[in-house]
Amino acid sequence: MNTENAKSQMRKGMLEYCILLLLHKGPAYASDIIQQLKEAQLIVVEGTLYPLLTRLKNDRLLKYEWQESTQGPPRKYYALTLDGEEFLRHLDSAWNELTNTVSILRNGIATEPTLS
Amino acid sequence: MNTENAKSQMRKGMLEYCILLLLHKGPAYASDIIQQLKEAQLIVVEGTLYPLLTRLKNDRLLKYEWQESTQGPPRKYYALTLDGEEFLRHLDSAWNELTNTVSILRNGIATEPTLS
DNA sequence: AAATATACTTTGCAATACAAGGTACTGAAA
DNA sequence: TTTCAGTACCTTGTATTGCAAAGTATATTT
Repeated sequence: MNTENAKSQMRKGMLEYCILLLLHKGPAYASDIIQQLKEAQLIVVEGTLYPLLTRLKNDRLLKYEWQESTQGPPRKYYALTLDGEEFLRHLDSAWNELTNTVSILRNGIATEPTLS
Repeated sequence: MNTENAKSQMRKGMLEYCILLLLHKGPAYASDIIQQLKEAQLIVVEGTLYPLLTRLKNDRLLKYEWQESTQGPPRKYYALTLDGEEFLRHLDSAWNELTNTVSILRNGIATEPTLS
């Protein structure tokens, strides 16, 4: 059992939430998303992201538009659909419940959340 | 895409953390754990818990002792090993990073964490 | 003895993160 | 023109894990 695997498992499901959160602020294409997640301390690779974006699109939570780039091939800019916005609110609730659960279970643990 | 599945995915990995958090407070057997998790708003079923406990034991993060019950068959009381305590601290860090990531991405989202 | 309750276990399936490798388009250098 | 490098998108195979469902074993009650 290594820590990396545990962290990877922890991120399951969270990643979907994080991507919807990110796209809620505005459209972005894959490299954009990877970069912004990295700035939020979440490392994601292409092989994870592309299938996820495709799945969310097929589920009508995301839509995309092709847009030309001044440097390189055209890009798929993804954005939330109305269904996606609604689904995001459900995930907000689920996230709140989870953090609530952890804070209940953490009682007695001497570990404060770090701020950096 | 249904919300239940998304929530289930979100819990992946979290569950391991929650169980270690819980056992950090003291030994417990399976039904205990399910009950305490339910009180912390996390529904878990036997088919999920038992294989997880076995895995954590095989990884030397948990140990157990048989203990007689006044009512029914004997129970396996699980407790953290020293390795388990150390691993829990790693998971604390991972959890802190995740909540930090989400709070960064949530900027601009008009959803406050609920307190109940 | 049979039935019920409690506790532990196993099997099979679906979902998903990830590594690794591949395709396609663009523009610049040789 | 051809070649190369950079950017962007996509696919395949694997391991892990939550869960439903069914099974096994022990103890108590009827």
